[in-house]
Amino acid sequence: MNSVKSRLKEQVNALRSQAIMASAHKLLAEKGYEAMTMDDVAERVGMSKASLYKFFPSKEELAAQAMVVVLDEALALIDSLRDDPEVKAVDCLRRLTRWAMQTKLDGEMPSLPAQNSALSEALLAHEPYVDRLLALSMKLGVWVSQAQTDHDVDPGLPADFVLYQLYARSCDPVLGVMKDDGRYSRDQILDWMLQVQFTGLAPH
Amino acid sequence: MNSVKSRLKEQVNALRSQAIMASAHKLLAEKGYEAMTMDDVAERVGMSKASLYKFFPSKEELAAQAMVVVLDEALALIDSLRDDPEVKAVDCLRRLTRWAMQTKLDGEMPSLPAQNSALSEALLAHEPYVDRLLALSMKLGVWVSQAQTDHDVDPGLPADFVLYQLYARSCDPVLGVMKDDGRYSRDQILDWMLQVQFTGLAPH
DNA sequence: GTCTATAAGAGGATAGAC
DNA sequence: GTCTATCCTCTTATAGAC
Repeated sequence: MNSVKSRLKEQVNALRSQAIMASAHKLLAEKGYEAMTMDDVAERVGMSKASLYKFFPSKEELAAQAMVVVLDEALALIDSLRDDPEVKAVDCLRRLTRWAMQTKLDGEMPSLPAQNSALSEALLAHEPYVDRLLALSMKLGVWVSQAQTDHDVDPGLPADFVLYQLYARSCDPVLGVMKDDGRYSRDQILDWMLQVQFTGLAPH
Repeated sequence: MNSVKSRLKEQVNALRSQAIMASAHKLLAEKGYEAMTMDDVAERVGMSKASLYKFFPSKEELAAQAMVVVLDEALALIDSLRDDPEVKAVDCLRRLTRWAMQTKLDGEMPSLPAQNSALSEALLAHEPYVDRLLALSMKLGVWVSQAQTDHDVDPGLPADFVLYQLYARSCDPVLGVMKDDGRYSRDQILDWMLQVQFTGLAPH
């Protein structure tokens, strides 16, 4: 009897938690980590700031978990692409990069400060985050090597460098500027970005 | 007699001003606008924070003037390149992009928040900054058009998009990560970045 | 768990003495 | 112009009543 009540409570709390996460996720994408305040999150989710802290112990934890959500989506996409052995490695990289940039354009990619921040340290100490980041880099690394073997990516480039290039596209400021311009469709922007990434500004 | 004294004073103040500017410039490159505090600047330049405000009315003004310095350097480089009509437009773009990325790698490129910031508004209201930004875009726009006519840059890409791509390279996070890695020389990193920008990840 | 109220501290900017 | 000592606001986080 008591256990029925408590299970219900747990579910309600899980929903609360998810609602907070959703609001934070969106705000992190819209304003970025530093500009987002816990008051913003509280207001959007519709509860007091003190209550937020019953679910998430800190702003950093909120950001880390938002990144975990996105990284899990990326890992899921990777696994779905790996099921089809017909697709070339470079096309897998292309699709994942497109997905990341699309997420950014749709306002669903959290933007966190890269360096020189207290957050960076907290992230590196956050096991769930680090685990997923390593898993992602591992799997992408395999594709990069394969694409280089296939001569679809220049084998002269260090694999790390290629990986960083792909990660960097998901926070490329060009995306925001082109979107704000308003003259171009989302797909058109993505096509151009991918074209430049893989074949450069030069005609192909 | 009084005028001799006052001219000397002016020169001393000009030097003070430049010293402040130099410290701020370096800090803006190291930590970025948000992480840099006026206390940081005061400490590095070796004077009290209150004294800073006798020379610069606000943190925003400090950032705007730092950008003006960099933009002036870019404009000077452009004019020196324009003196040689032998050089193709795309090579001018390449050289300017290389200079910008090199400046970033050397820790001399101020990094300001791009969007969603009180600073953005202040910058757009800052005439010296806007003037130079427009002049820069104008001159680069000519090169971009010429490079497209020469078929060195894909004529199917909007000129604005190409311009944004070049601007974005000067704050590309890949630069910092590759530098921190420590295994690669500055010139090697720049070569790879330019290769990807103009001919893509694919072999050429 | 929810709230109101508040602590604690950072950081931009200024007052006022010299 | 230079300093020390503050002011003031914003923001993270918590105390304590219900």
